Amino acid sequence: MPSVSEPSIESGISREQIIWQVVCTIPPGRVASYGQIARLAGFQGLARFVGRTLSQLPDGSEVPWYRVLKQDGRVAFSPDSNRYVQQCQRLTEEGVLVKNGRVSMTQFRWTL
DNA sequence: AAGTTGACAGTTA
DNA sequence: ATAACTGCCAACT
Repeated sequence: MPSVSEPSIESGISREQIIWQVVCTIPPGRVASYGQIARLAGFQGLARFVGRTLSQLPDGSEVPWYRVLKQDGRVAFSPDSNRYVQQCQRLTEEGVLVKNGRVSMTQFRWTL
């Protein structure tokens, strides 16, 4: 589903880009939650907006969207979906332990 | 203009 | 640790 909102007039940079930028700073082998990204991007409380924004990413994007999970460490997709499988796989490739679509946040959560 | 949706989160049990 | 419930807010109908 397409459509990306207009760039903000002041900055010239869309909120989407800011979020993507933050996501790109997540180190390999670590994960973050939607809410965490929202905070770091300066949009505290807009976790859902982050999710919606990541959904706008084109396939094959460089943005490591797969390092973003729910606060409880679960993958946000339905277990039967294609994206779910892909996310688990890419995380595993990076050395993040994914057990039943779930990651131990206490172990892999990215902290500044 | 008003109601619905969603790649969420905090609190409570 | 899991689950149910409630609050959230921009984007989309």
